[in-house]
Amino acid sequence: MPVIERTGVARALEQIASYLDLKGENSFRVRAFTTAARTVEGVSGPLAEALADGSLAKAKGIGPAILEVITELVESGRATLLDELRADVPPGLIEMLDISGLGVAKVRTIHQTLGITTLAELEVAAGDGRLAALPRFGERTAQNVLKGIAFLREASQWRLVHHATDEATALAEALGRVPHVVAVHIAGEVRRRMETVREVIIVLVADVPPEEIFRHLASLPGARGIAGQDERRATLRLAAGTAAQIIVTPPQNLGTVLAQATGSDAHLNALAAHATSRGFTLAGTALWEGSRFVPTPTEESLYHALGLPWIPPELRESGAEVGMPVPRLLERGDLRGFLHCHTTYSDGNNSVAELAAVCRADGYSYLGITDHSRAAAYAGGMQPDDIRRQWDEIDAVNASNPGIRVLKGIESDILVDGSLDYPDDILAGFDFIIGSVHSRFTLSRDEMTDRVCRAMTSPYFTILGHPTGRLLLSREAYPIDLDRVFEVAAREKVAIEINADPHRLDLDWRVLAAARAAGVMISLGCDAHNLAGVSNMTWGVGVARKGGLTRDAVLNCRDAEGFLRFARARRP
DNA sequence: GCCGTTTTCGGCCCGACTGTTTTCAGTCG
Repeated sequence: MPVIERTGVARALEQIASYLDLKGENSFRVRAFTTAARTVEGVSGPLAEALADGSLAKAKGIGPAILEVITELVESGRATLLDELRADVPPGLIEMLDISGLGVAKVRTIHQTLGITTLAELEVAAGDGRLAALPRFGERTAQNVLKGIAFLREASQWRLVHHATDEATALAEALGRVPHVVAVHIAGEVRRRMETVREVIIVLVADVPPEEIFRHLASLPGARGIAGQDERRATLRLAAGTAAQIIVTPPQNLGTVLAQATGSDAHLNALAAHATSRGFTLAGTALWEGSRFVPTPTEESLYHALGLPWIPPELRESGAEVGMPVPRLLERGDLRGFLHCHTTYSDGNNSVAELAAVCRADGYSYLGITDHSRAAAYAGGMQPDDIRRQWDEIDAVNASNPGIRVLKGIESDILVDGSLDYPDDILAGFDFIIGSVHSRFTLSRDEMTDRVCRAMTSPYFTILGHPTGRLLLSREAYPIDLDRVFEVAAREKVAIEINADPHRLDLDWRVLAAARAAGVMISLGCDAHNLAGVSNMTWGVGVARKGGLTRDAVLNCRDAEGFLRFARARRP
């Protein structure tokens, strides 16, 4: 197991950028580290490989100085530059930058005039009036800071699913190499494919008593020691500052232990009640029928003993799923089209041809390119001239027999009045259009709902992108009446996106049933900005499965012609 | 710090909103 993988390296580079920024360093040097972080994040495959074969050294935005930092991080898990910066600038200031509304300038003012170095001190100052009294601060800023700190405190207990999954997978591999471990299963929220994860839980089958396994835990790579243990469970502290629960079971009740470790609590309660109604007792780590021990070596044997079909972990949430028929849930292989990605024409890192090659290798039969529109100036949104150049390029790629069909799309900003970002004669030239809100998040709920609903009435509108604008653990959704959005989308025959970027996962799986009941078609979009982003589809599929979606509910399970028919159906 | 040459250093993304002011600095996407 490598000491640190690309998300860890990217995070370290971002931190270096923040520290340099707070120190008042040249802003272009700061930006160099930020872009390098994004480049690293976009590397497909192991970072050590990209270092060894020289491809990282050749990547845009990676020069000799940053390459040296990355090499040090990959080889030792540390960076001298970062260590020096940490000694120089209080780390609490970096945390303050995550509060929406606080940037480098304001954090520096807070530090220099009030001598504040931690979030806790900042919270006190925001409460007692000292913060509001600073120049160009005010009562509203103080309130926002208090809200921001509360949000951060809550968010700090959670990790995004892709980080948690990386962590769980690496740990599971290491545990698989411990002597006498017979099988390793990832359980908990990661297995249920929750969008955020509080605790990594792993179940081990061993042919020796648990304490013999536990003796090896502290010496695993990335482990920082044991936080606590009983006769069958241990909590392992990890270098990343997180913890993982390790549960050891003999093989004869693996099924019950795995189900218990997977949760959710509501599902287990419903399962236990169902067991009781059938004369069983589901208690702790085993299933009993009266005083007879019922072996459950697999989860299937547990569910079947209770007269139930095996329930996929993604569906084990409210408890209402117990006793219901299990649908054949969407699988990654059902998706024919890859939608929503950005190229170098706006803020993506790769070309049309590069994305086409990766999507083809992933088994897609068509790919919809959707760069930003011109209102998204910060992201290099496309001017009409760029659009024509890109169309020519797409035509050329299609003419070169790439083994995949490339469609001309756009992610058009939904402007504040609900209009799209180009006149109809330009919109008409695209094969399909994703409409998204990227500005003016602070409208009232009614105004935002009107804005989005009005946009969907355009005959060129195909898919509503990331419908609530949330960024998991960092930004709340903007207020919007989703029921009304669903109603209008169904009426206008517009699809709504599940954005598969693990920072978004928007729509939320909890509202998918309502969307389907309203008659809304769902589209899975990756929002890829680089080649690694193509594999984010797995998180979107997780959301779709949690929402109980089957393949006929998903627009890009259709072939290219079927997809285009949907997109063209409302055009004049 | 990186890039792209004009092979040695100048240029690098910006428009609009927010909260503070009463003209604009700072933040955001």
